[in-house]
Amino acid sequence: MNIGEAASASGVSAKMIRYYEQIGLIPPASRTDSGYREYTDADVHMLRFVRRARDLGFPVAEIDELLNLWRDRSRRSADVKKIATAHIDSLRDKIDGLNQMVATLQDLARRCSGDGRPDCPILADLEEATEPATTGSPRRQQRGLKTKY
Amino acid sequence: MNIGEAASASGVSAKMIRYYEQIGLIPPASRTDSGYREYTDADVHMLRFVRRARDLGFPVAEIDELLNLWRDRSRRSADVKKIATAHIDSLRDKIDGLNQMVATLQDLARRCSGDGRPDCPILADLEEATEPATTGSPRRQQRGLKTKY
DNA sequence: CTTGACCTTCCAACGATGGGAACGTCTATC
DNA sequence: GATAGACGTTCCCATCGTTGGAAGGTCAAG
Repeated sequence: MNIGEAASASGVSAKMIRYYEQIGLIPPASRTDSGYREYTDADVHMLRFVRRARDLGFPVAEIDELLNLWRDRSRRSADVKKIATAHIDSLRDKIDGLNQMVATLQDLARRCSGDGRPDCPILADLEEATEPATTGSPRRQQRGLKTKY
Repeated sequence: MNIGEAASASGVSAKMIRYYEQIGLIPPASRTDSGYREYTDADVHMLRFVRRARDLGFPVAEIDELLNLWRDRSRRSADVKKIATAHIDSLRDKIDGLNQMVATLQDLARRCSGDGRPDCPILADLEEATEPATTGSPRRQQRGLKTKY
């Protein structure tokens, strides 16, 4: 099957399949005479493995290790588990950081009247040290950024 | 003061100060005759605002809005609060996604013996549909990726 | 044989940050 | 005043995973 079929069968976009091949996460696909990549059911199987691992937040480098273990019939499940638990830890770290942000923001938002008045604990917090007004000559700021987000 | 001093006073690296100027988040600094950027205490104050907002996870586009509100003495705190709560929501979405990953992974890891045996529910899950072995001729995979992560 | 849907490669962008090269400037010491 | 070294400047590149597009070749159906 060609890359488009493999893509829809695996849930990995054709773009990403080429990318994964390029960085060496998956082996180079064989080619037809005209240069089209060809995929087998086993390839799709592997791509779905990759997809699922990405959905679970594994970075590509770890997926590479997982793939190697997957292919290794004499693997030790301990090795797999080690990768997984390390990943869990890094997810937890990320979550902790985000929770910290939410906690702070929620406290600030709760204390913000959220009406027509300008006073706002959120801005006050961002300002932090509450320095007494401005010194020096402030420059004017144009509206909007120069690049779009 | 020059960019290095402003950087250490604000906690924003010189690199990032130049970047923020380039994308228009902060106004262009005035220059000395020799081309060095000059910063006032008010500029440092603004940079600290940006820094704190980044620490709270606000994307640059939202910091731009927050800065405009900060400068606007006739702002409505409701507008500030709206940005903050929207950001809280997006953080929550991210956290939910990560928690989902952790939950799944933790369940899989719990069920993984983590010893010398090859059987592993983690790999089984990644494989998902548990198709009966491979069809076709699998290609061999070289060890390691072509790019480093 | 044309049309349209696919494939190919290459290049760029995203968001925020860091690293470094090549080159100019400031300051302290000799 | 010369020189060293700590700073500044601009410009380009890399990250990480993914998407988009351009320019061109291929395939299958009408």
